[in-house]
Amino acid sequence: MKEKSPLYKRVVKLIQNIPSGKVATYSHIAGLAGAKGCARHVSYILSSSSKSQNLPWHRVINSQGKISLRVEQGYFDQINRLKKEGVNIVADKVYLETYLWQPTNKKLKSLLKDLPPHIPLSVR
DNA sequence: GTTATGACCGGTT
DNA sequence: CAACCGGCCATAA
Repeated sequence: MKEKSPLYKRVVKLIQNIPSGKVATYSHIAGLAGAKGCARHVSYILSSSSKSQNLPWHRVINSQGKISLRVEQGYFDQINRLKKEGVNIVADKVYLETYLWQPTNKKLKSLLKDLPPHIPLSVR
C-alpha cells in the first residue's frame, strides 16, 4: 500500500472537520494545512478521491463563493447538499462572510497535531 | 529528467 | 459586473 502524502492527509483531515452548515474554500483549506498556494492541489485531491472517502466534499467551494463543479460532475448535487444543511445560496453564490468555516487556532492545532508537516517541493 | 493537468487565485482589463 | 492572464504547485504519465 502506497502511503499518502502529508499534504493529502492534512487536507482530508481538515475537510472532514468542516461542520455542517459551514463551507471552506480551496485556498482556505490549503492555507490551514500549511500549504499556502496549493489550492489547485486541494481540488485535485477532491476530484481524485472524494467519492471513495467519507468526505463532506460538497462543503468546499471556490474563493468567489461559487461552485466549481461542472454540471456533469454533480453541480446540482452539491447545491442541494448545501441547501439541505442550511447554507443560503443567492445567485449561485454562497456568502463567505457568513458561512466560511473559521476554526480557532487551538482547534486547528489539535486536528493536525499527529500529522507530519507539509514540506514544499522547493525545499525537499 | 520533462511535460501536461487540474472542482484554483488574485490582480488587471 | 465578467472575462482574461499569469502564476501557482503537487501529482501523473
